[in-house]
Amino acid sequence: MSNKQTRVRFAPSPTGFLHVGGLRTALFNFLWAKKNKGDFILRIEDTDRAREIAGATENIVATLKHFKLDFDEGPNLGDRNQESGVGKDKYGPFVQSQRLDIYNKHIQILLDKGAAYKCYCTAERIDELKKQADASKVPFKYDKFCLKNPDPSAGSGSHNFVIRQNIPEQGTVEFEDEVYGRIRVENRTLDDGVLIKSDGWPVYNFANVVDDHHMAITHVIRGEEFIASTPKHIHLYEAFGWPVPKFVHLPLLLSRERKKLSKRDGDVAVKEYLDKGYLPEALLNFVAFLGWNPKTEKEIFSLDELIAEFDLKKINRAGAVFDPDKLDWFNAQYLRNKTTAELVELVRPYLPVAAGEYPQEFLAKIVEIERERLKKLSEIGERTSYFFIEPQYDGELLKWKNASADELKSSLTAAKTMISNFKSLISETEIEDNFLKRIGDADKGTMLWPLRVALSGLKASPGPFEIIEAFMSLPKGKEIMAKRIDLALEKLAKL
RNA sequence: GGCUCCAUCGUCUAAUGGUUAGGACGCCAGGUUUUCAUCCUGGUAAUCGGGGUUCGAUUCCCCGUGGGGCUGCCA
Repeated sequence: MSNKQTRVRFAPSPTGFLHVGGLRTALFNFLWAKKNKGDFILRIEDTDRAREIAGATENIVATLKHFKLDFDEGPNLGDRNQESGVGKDKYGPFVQSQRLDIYNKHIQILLDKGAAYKCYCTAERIDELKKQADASKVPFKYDKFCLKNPDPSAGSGSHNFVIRQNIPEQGTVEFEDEVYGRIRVENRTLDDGVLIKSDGWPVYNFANVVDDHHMAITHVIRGEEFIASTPKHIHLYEAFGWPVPKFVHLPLLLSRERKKLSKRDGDVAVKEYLDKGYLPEALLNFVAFLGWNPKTEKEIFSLDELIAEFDLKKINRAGAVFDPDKLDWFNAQYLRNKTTAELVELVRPYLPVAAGEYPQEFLAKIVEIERERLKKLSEIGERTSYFFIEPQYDGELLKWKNASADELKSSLTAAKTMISNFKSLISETEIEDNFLKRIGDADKGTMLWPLRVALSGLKASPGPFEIIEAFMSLPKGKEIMAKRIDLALEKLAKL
């Protein structure tokens, strides 16, 4: 039994829709929390007011909820489960813009200790410094001018200054990353970065440390891009005299070009995938396998199974390319395991017509036909439009190998007669039996190919028996089929 | 440029100081079949390079090369 409750946080900034990288980070945090019966906390890092996008927080919260990555503590948006918000008073609020007083109090501590200092340098002076550094090919570092020459206007209450972190010029910082192992950096390579902006708001590097400490975070699980700033965070923890949490940096999610996945790559918003008809379970399963692997050959994992299997030690170090083909495969797997009723509901918004006008039975048949062929829900529309709308096609398509037009016509006519004699609710097997009996030793294609084309108008489609079965569940199904066969006969006559 | 991280099929990855380097996705071929999909069978394809250590290295070490991240009053 651990003597300390595991507490992790997912800390996105509300600058847009949750993207797949964020989803993976959230998932890993969630898994680790649940694995250890600890708490998963959502914290909104909204200290950059310029980049904030209205509604982004709501989107993040709604998306996490959709994926069942329920947080135990987080921003209070009204409909949260209060019972699970234990400790909220103790640790919250969970939105940084509501914690400004906390940051103010703590920056003063740093100022008093000399671990931070006010800087009155103008942007022009900083630019000049950077230009010089560039010209002489040395890395830019703020020269601590304001530390050495405190400005006489200090304390005037004006906010035309920033507060910088006073990083020692000698020595090294090091930490043990749970994934990457020991990382050691020399202090002289670290810049005296800004902690408090001239508008009085903290930057990430500062707020992050203060919050992680006050929220009693035990494991900081975040993307690898933060490794470089971790040494600065350590200096801050040490300046405050606070214990340092464990760091767990996750390998980056990469685009096809092997660059950090970003909005520029398009298709990174989780919402986009959901809209296209990827199932949350599939997305989660897929993303779980990016940078992590249970070391067995099993690939399909429910959220509960992921919790059971998850282990920090199994996280990889190399970046992982996001492969849409593999996502499609995962999604197809999950689609197949849905019940017919579930699938009908899932597919409803993607049908080409108002599905409410059609009997449930008919929709169920269609969904059964498509379940093995679907990669994502959004495909259902174009795949099944012929069920709802009379298909347009070239009569040439009716031709089968070297069967003559007369042969095709007579087989279509025969098919039409057979269908007209079918009783409603006839099964696919029965339909097939009837046809096979009728065809006998003759070539099946001569009968079945033109029939299938007549009904679907497609070069490639499900088999005619399945299509007929579906139509037979429609009150006017027989009429529709008869009409389509007549149309095909007309087309054949014109060839 | 500086700091730092990484390196097994195209992609996600497994494995070991000794294996025919395994699986999955994709792709290709064959089978089933009225077309498509499914399904079945088979196939293609990888240890970045060079040095060490060792009886033996893909695995451990070093150097190189390549790639990524950071280098913001973004997170």
